[in-house]
Amino acid sequence: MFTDRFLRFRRGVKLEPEERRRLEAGISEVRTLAPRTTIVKAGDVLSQSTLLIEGIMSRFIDDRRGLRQLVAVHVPGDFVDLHAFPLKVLDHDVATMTAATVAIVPHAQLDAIMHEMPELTRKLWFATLIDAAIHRAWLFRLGRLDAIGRVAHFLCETNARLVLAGLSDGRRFALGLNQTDLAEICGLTNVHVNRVMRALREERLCVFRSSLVEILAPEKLAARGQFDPAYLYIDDALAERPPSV
Amino acid sequence: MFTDRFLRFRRGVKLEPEERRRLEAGISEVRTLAPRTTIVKAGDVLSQSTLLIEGIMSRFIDDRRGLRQLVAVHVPGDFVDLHAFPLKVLDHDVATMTAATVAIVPHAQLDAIMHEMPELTRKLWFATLIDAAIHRAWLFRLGRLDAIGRVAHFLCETNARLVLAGLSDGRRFALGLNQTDLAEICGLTNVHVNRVMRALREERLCVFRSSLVEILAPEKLAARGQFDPAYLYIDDALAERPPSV
DNA sequence: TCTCGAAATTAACCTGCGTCATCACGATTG
DNA sequence: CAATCGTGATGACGCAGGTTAATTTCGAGA
Repeated sequence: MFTDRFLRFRRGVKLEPEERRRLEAGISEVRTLAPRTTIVKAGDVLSQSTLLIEGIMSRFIDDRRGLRQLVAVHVPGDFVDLHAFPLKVLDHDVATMTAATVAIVPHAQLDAIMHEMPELTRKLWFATLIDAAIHRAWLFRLGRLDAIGRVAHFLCETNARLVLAGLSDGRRFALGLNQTDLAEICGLTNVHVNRVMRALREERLCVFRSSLVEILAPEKLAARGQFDPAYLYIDDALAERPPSV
Repeated sequence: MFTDRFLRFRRGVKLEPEERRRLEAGISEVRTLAPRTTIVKAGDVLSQSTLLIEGIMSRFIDDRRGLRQLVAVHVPGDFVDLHAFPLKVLDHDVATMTAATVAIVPHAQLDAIMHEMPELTRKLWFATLIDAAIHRAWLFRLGRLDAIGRVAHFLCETNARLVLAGLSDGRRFALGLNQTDLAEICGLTNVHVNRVMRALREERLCVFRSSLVEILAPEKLAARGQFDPAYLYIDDALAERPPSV
């Protein structure tokens, strides 16, 4: 099922089979997208939202000179622009980073769900609030961590999220991003991200080669980035021991 | 009415009189709080949410060494921790900055609303997503602006939000924050915020004295901070000409 | 196997902001 | 009135990270 990974392993919001079926029935179309494709521009009026099935997507704000700040990175299972359902117009752009497969859910379907299934509505609301919690962790990262800490924090977060999606074993994962992308995430330049990667490599914390990440010392990396996964609302059963998928 | 300022002048989510009455009826208590009072700690399990009636509040994350990053500032009319209704546990602390008056809404009331009034539920959801949009603007601010730009952007944002609350005439407002607070918002040190304030004063953009802000050149200040208020979802009628309240 | 373009890497230089220290001012309290 | 405290203001100095510009590596395609 296309929604298999949605809200998987999140604390207190397990989807009932009936709810998952309803959501699945709301999908109007499954589409594949090329890498680096912008699917939503800030200001567009939207009548559908996008559930990410495979690949990596991002949301970002460009400044006046074209410098880009990523405000979110999405992994499979994320309902990328579910917030467009209440908002209708977004304040930022949405794009694929890698090739991606997405499921389209028309807002008319979400409207019906909202009127018929209040508990499922609450879970959808919850999903958008996890994204907000991640925004806050990113604010902490940008406001209070140095360059090495920022990259370490991001890699720990992404690792944890990919573990939930079954796409990391807790140490190795394919990250569809290059060093310039990391720079746009961490508020740095690509040159300095390169220096950071070298430092992480030399300290034997983490290696990054052609968008493949291997975390050599998870605890040390988390400490360096002051990473505490509480904000991801991971199911208690999994918080201790990640799934060996 | 206590909820008068809630969702006021926001695009596409005008509360019906009946909805406002229902929300008002959900208030269990109105309370006054002393300045610098922490009302929620990260990890607390919550069974109520807080609507801010008067005063300034903040949400923040402290790092390991005690350095603080503010992730939100709230003005009257904001439903400060409405996101605790779906989330139940927060990832950050919530506190007053100034003395404040708040209305308490038990989650049992929100639960009832969720089951009875789907359209009001959507508007509550919308309110939490505006906070998320503000988080994203803050990410842009921290990731892509220099010190002067960050402070300018924050002052423009806060001015716009206080205009909506009827607490700024568009040029002057009481900001219940000192320079150290601004530093914790903008990811700077209080020393450097002081340098920034001097620069803004000398460039005749803005003056700040004992938490009173006067914007001398609104357009120039907005340009300096690359401030575009689209993310505040202000009602089109007001976007052009702020209310003269 | 060769070519080409994207990405990674590195060096040299510079600056914005942090750090540390001190001082001034006004409000509050004993 | 003196003492204290919160807040703002300022100077000297150092460094993390930006800027610019080459150079190298590597995978994809011909």
